[in-house]
Amino acid sequence: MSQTVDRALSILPLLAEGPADLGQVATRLGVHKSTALRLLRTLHDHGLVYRQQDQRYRLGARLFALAQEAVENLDVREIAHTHLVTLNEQIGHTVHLAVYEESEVLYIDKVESRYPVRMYSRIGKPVAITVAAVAKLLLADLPEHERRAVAEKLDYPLYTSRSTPNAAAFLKELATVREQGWATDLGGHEESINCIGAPIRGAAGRVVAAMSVSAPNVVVTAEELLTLLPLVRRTAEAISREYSGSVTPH
Amino acid sequence: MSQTVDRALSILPLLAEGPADLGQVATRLGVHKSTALRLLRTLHDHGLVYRQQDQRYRLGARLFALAQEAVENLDVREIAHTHLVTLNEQIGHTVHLAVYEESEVLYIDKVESRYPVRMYSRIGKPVAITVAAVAKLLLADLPEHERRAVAEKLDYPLYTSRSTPNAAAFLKELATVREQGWATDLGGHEESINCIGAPIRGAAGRVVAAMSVSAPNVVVTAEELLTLLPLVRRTAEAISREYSGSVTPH
DNA sequence: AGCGGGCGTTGCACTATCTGCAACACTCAT
DNA sequence: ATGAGTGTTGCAGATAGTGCAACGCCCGCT
Repeated sequence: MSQTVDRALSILPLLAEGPADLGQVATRLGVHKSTALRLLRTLHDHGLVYRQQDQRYRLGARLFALAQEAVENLDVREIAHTHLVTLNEQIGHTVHLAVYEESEVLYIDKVESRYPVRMYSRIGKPVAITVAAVAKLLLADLPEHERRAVAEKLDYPLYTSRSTPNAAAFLKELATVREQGWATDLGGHEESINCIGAPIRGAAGRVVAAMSVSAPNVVVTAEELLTLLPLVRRTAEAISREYSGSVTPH
Repeated sequence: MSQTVDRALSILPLLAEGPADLGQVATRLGVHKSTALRLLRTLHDHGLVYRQQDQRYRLGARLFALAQEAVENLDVREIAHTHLVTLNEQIGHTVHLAVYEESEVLYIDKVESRYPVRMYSRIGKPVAITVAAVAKLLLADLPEHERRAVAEKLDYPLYTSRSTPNAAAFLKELATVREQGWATDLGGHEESINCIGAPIRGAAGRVVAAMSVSAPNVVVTAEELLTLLPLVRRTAEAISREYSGSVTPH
């Protein structure tokens, strides 16, 4: 692995916490100021880092543009989008699409609820992996040893009293999800919000993405939400069919 | 500037165009395969690059997370958001917030129209700088020589017959915008879409961001849209006041 | 089966490239 | 004015990155 590049890239998460000046960057990297300066300059030339008026460094614009182009190149997303919009038009609630990548689950698309209540989630944001319905679906399909390895490594924050408390409970839940082919999150992340989700499968039958519908208690009860399950599953299957049949070489 | 880091970072835009394998990356960088491999590995370790099943490399997940955190650290955005939502509730059309950074204008927030017609724009996406109302507002406030320099460097794509055709026309338009304190884009980007925008100013009176309201012809005519101008300007001023008064050291 | 091309990977010797230092420039605050 | 704090530059030394060549592997071809 390349030391110089390694150091340079370590600057990015550091700046993600907030702006920092040259000295701070150098100290946190454990290198001399002049070294940090050169690295920052290089990052700057590539637009990944921006220097504000007070001379402090911040993450830069091209980072957005890159993340942007990256998300647009995901073909599942492209195929799924119209289906998600259609579903949203039918049921009105927030619809999410997520993928698994390197021990993280992240939203790659979202269609907002038509009800005034909005959820705090954003495309690109890592998902609450131990409780979200989409996370359960994606992890449930991993090969057993990998699933175990990931489950052991995770933290299990108690967002609410119904959050998944530990690895054992999580693995049990994943087994259920794997079995039944759908998943829920009933107030496990936010007390008053329930989700139901279904997997999207590629040609080989592997789960390549997952979608979910979320709604707050005040709009529909968990039971009412569950009645939408067949519709959600049908949508997921429609996306799966289109994705599997797609000509895109993979 | 650091050569190694420079090379590594050059890989990112390259991958933004689409997945590529080791050989392609090496060729386009003009380095030996083994060198490209090490760079890619380093990028991979930092999550900026992801290796898909077919071994090809793609932009990775952490890129989203970084862009995400970066955008959340922009305090204008945080302050503006509730105002934008309120405005959207009053008038229903799409509301955008944008900033200027290193010769680019980019959207940092967006509230979707309540009408079925959606616009193609995304947070993080660079704006059509020669025509967008927000771009005019942000550029109009640059010091004269910089404004000139930027205007000369730009391309002037003719999206429609009403697009800004060249630097001279653009500079003239900027002068008008600067004078009147608001801006429009009447079908300059997409034939059927009009926008009106207003500047958001910091404590020193400099324009730090710009907001706009966009609506398609089929919903409201340009004249009708212009009647909303006072409301938009009041919103921008409210944001400016809150931003200027904010305790955040800048 | 056997063969050959394509691609990713590894170890190594060489030196180009990065590093830390120390001195300098600049801006503020006292 | 003076000094502390911060960012910047040039340079000599040596670390760390480079290209090479050889290897292993997978696939398709005959």
